[in-house]
Amino acid sequence: MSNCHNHQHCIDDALAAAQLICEQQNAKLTELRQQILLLIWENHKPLGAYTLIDQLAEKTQRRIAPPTVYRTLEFLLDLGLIHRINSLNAYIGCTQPQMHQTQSNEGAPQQVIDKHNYFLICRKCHDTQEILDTKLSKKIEQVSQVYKFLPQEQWLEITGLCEGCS
Amino acid sequence: MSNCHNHQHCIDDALAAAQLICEQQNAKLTELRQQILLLIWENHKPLGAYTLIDQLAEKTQRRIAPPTVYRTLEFLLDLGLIHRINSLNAYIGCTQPQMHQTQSNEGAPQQVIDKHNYFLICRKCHDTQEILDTKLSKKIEQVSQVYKFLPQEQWLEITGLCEGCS
DNA sequence: CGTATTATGTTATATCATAACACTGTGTTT
DNA sequence: AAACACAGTGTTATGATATAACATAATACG
Repeated sequence: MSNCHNHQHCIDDALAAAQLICEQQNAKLTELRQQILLLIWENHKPLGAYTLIDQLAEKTQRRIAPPTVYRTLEFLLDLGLIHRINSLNAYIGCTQPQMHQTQSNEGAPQQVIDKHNYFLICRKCHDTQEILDTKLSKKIEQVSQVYKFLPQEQWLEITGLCEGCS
Repeated sequence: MSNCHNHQHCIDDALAAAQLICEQQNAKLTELRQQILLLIWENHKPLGAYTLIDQLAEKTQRRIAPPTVYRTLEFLLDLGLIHRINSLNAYIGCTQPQMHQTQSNEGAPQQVIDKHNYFLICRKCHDTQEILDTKLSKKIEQVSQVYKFLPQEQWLEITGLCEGCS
């Protein structure tokens, strides 16, 4: 939340972006999927799957089972609308979903996309900030090349103290 | 294993380094801890906690319970002798444990060390290569500074295809 | 020796995730 | 409209990973 002054604005933007991307990708943003994405954005920090179930139950009086959330999360992950924070087993909204899309070039040989998940995670307040830094990406790509490695997905998770907490 | 021609040599080195570091840190490398570390190095790829239990049971006819492995893993992690691969819930030997130690300067204010865990993980053969690259570390540090973030531990996990598999 | 401390054992349970199969709704073909 | 295919969701059961809490054993140390 630290650098998101108008929080409602974040949420609205995120949902609008999701709408758009779903249309582009010919995917359906069903009510459930919207609800989950909304919850993730409302919390604005990494959220576990079971927390999502609980919060959804509170909000809508219906409790979905684990496979249902996980399917929904997978859908959102695939579209690049959320990220998984591996060190927390948790999920967070993606601030730049456009950047994380799979460019499916119709019939072209299924291009494997190198997804980036770079985060600064505060141990105290749990504020989690997505890093978007082209030079860093380039550097990592370079290093991969040195090792003759073909990257398909990357996670960089830095835990520590954010500005406010240090 | 790709770039470890003499595998036995790796193992011996790792155990010797462990001995040394334990002495330096005034920590006890008990039989159990040695056995677990040895198993990790013999496999030479990321290993889950329960796999370790199974393998240890096969080798020594005694089956330790989960809390016991996890405690042992924690010990080895703290000393920087192994790393955790978050995207796999698995553990792997550290190739440069000297680099990953906490410098406890006797009485000095407990210095928080910024541990690095950088890996290239092949999706096909599961060969997992530790990256040691000062420039990359510096770059990541720089980026953290831009965000006014104080890093305490970092994980970079790149999945994809290694040289042999691509 | 007795006591404190560290290491390990034991039991139970929390937490995270998926397999397998059933049902429902929507759009399409005929 | 009936028949069908398919995507989305529901349901039950279970697998996989990890930890809490307390008991016992081994070791260090005054």
